[in-house]
Amino acid sequence: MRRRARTTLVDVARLAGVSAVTVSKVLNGKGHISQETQEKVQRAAALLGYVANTAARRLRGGATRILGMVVPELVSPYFAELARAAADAAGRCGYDLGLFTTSRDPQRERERIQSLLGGMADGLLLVVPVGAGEFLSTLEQSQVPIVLINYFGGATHLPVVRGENYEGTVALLHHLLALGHRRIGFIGGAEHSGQAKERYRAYREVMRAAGLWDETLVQPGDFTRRKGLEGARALLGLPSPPTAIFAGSDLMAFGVMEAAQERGLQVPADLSIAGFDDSPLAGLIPPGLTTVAHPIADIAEASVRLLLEAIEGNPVRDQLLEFPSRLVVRGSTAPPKTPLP
Amino acid sequence: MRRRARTTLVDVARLAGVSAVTVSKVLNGKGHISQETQEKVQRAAALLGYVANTAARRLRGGATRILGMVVPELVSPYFAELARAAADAAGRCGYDLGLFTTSRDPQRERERIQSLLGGMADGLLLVVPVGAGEFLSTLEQSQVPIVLINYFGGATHLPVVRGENYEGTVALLHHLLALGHRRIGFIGGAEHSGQAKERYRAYREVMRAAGLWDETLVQPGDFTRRKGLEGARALLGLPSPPTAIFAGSDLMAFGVMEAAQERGLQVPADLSIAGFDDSPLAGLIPPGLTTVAHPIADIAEASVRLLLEAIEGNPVRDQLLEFPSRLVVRGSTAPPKTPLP
DNA sequence: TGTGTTTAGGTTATCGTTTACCCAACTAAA
DNA sequence: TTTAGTTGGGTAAACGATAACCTAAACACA
Repeated sequence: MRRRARTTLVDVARLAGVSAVTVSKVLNGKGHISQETQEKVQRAAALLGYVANTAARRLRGGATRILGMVVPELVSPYFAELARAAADAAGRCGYDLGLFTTSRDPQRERERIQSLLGGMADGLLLVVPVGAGEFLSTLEQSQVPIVLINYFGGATHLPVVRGENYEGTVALLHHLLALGHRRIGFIGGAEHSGQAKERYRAYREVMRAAGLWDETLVQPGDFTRRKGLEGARALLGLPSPPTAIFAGSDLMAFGVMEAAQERGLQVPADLSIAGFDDSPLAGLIPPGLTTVAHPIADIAEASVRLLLEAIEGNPVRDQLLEFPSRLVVRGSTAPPKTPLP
Repeated sequence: MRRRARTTLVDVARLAGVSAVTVSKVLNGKGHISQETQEKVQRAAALLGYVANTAARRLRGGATRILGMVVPELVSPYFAELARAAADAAGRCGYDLGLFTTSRDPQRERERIQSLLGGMADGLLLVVPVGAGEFLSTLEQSQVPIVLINYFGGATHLPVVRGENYEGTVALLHHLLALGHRRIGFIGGAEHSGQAKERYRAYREVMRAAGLWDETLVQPGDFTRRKGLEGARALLGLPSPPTAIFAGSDLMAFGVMEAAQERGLQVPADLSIAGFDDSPLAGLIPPGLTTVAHPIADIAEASVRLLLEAIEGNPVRDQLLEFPSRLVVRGSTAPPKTPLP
């Protein structure tokens, strides 16, 4: 039951009665080949179902028309949407997108990226944690073009495309403050996420500026629904619980809703809840989640565009594209029951 | 601003003062190399940050420790979870998972799979549509091991791992019938999805057997929320609308909920709703969605296990692993208001 | 007629890694 | 002491595609 060896250029060449190089030229539209020979080769290739070997092509220095993308995970709608949008944008330009999720282990993650690098992809879209500073300087020297997405870490010459987080969070908190909330709880995002850090920074500064800072109102999180549930339980169990909770992601906000339900609290009457991401279900879950939206499609599109430009010979350095975020007010936020003091 | 060429085996060999082959042997733990030389090589490799070139390794016939996975899309929680579970399972065995989404164009899709095949992955997990029959027979002859996931099409010798759909749907419909529903609407899944076909088959047979078949109660769908909304609008606009709607996926069921809200219908009092998938939010959206669950983690785990066995030299043929589905009853289904005739 | 240019297609070398094979030296058994 | 096996390491070849180069022939133009 031996498996048939894959058809190669040589097989096609033999069938068409020409050399392998001629086949390569015909299939890539290079060099000068007569109409007649071209047709002969095309027929032979089609007959044998020839498809070029990606590894060989890449090794020789050629293009694979594959872009690699590395994301932390896929279950979060944010990354799923980002990946979908990037795959769409790449597809429109005739490229495929290969998606890899990062493992928890940063050491292994770096090896993986190194291995993807020059391994098979013509370029890389990376969603990396903030702590990757010195690693990035290694990447800068790579032969393979790279674009960083949503990177908020320190200096790098690599191009960065990201959604704005700070201003969006400020807008959201001002919305809650304007409604009359004074005790606003916060559940943070994943530890090494630059976006989570930005959201926390905005929360801390707004609350300090308003003279409402209270460290007991801050809970750690990780963007998952479970952590949202746990954080909200802790916050609602406080002697003086918050009247509003801002969760660093929609998924966590859904967890907060669950915690509210557990305690028999009405949303938004007894507790206002806000998230971040404007995931597809934010508008669907009653009473609708107030949140902040990123133009994910624009971010993905711009990243792919920048990457393709670099691949096609126009490398960009020190470029930063930041897309604005947008406050989306829905039914989960309302004035607190207890009147203002 | 020339980019530094990537470090190769030869660079490491030169630094360590040995031949390239010796370096390869040390790094792969093959052959007999003295402790002393091993350490010298390891040090040199670490110093230069050497990472093997995937393309070259693959070309020579070696393993890349990458599994390729092809899914129709990633926005649906079902595929996102499946991909996550597969990536986890692969990771535990020291493999990486590269994820590709299929384009709408079947011609291009085949070329892509062919190109992945032998291009870079040691094995392939494919979620393919039913209409791929003759294409699969081509794949059977490939050198690269392949496992099909959720394939319900015709004969193939490739191993198949899938979740059960027919019995689960039957159980769900019997639940609705037992509650007293007689007019049960159906919104189908994506056109070429084998799972969608199975669910429809079960619906048709159960309804026929119960003498309740009515073609006007069937709406086309595609697994998206939007189609669920549209299908439900059509069904609820009928002269004699259904008292329950079974949507072929949870996302579509969420769309049905939206349609119910639009018409001011209470769920489940005025309309019972059921889905399929048991997505993470099914339990979260009030009043909780009655649905059917697949053991996604088991499916992914089994697929990876089968694939790795084949990669490691124990190819399986004609194997079919089918995992049972499970009815999950939540608050969205209840007896109809109108008493039984 | 001689010179330059375009067309058509073949030859050779190369990318980086690994497998197959070889040789030399040392060790253990007969 | 001879034989057989093990250890340590090197050489050559191969995987498949392609870029650079080369050879002819055909053609245009002076």
